[in-house]
Amino acid sequence: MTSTKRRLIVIVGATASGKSDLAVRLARHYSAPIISTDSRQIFRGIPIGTAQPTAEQLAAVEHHFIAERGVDEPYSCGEYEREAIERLNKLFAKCDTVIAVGGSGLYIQALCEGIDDLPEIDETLRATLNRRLAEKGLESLVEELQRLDKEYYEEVDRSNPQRILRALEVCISSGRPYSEQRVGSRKQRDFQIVKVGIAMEREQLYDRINRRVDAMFDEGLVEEARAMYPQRDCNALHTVGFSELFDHFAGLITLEEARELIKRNTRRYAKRQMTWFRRDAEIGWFEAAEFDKIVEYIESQFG
RNA sequence: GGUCUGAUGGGUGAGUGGCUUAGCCAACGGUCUGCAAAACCGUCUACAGCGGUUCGAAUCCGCUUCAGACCU
Repeated sequence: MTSTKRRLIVIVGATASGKSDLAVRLARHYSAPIISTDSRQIFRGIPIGTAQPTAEQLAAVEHHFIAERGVDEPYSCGEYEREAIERLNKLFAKCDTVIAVGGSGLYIQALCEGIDDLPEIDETLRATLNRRLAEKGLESLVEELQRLDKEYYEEVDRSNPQRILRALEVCISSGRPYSEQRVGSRKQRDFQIVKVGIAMEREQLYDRINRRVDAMFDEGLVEEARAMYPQRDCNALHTVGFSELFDHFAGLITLEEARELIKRNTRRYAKRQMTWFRRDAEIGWFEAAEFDKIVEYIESQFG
């Protein structure tokens, strides 16, 4: 197969920066399908809170990885990488260009560069470790990590439970140090990649975020969240827009407080996204409205 | 015109002479290989102005400015 004809256009940017609209325009321009690189839009039942593409957008352009999973199904960027590459292969069989859009930096990295093949973790192991974390505290896990993987112990953020937990579960389930298996090599993909970032002034971005949250409330976010409340412990629902409303349902905060917290947490999320994307030197940055310049840039990069 | 009260960092709000960078919020910067819209880390040393008292003042005194309340 000719790898030179396969092109993946990756659209990145902060939440609410206008990625979806740009992606749809590009998809039409190139007659290309869209695959999502969003860790939350992949779930069913939460279209409002995760700002999934509208019905019109979904009807106009073929979308993938939107509302494909139940919130109770565990998912990860590793699984995403495998599925996305497989899906891309099918798509490239019938078209040259595919658009990828989404705000999950790690998923984008998994898609473009791949991540190490690490062992599957036994279902109950994480639960066990989580229980230990809750009962004995982080220190206990950190100490064990020091024994099992001195090298990683030295370099991890030892106050981050998630990192400690992950390292430990890999060490335990594989019987080998995590650091040994975490080589971080970049996988060679058989398609070309161009990354386009949407740049937007902070003030304007925050304004769009604030207004979008209000719009979500108008569209029925509260009802959507209420329907998901019974499944609130699912990781898929540890998401801005849902966590806050769950707190409201639990009587911890008022509805208005929840609304303001959702705005604030979305702003913070956007900030983290920008921190992530800023260090990716492969991204070409443009204003969302500069469609012609973007197309020109894409063409120049693909050569 | 007079009396009184108050003036703390972007916001809130303690702190009535000598370890307070109070705390909180917002904001900002960052980390990142399987929970990533997650989790975690870091930054933001102010006390209206001027002078005085004191070994030492956000804290005491005086004046000035500003704000509010009240009295003629």
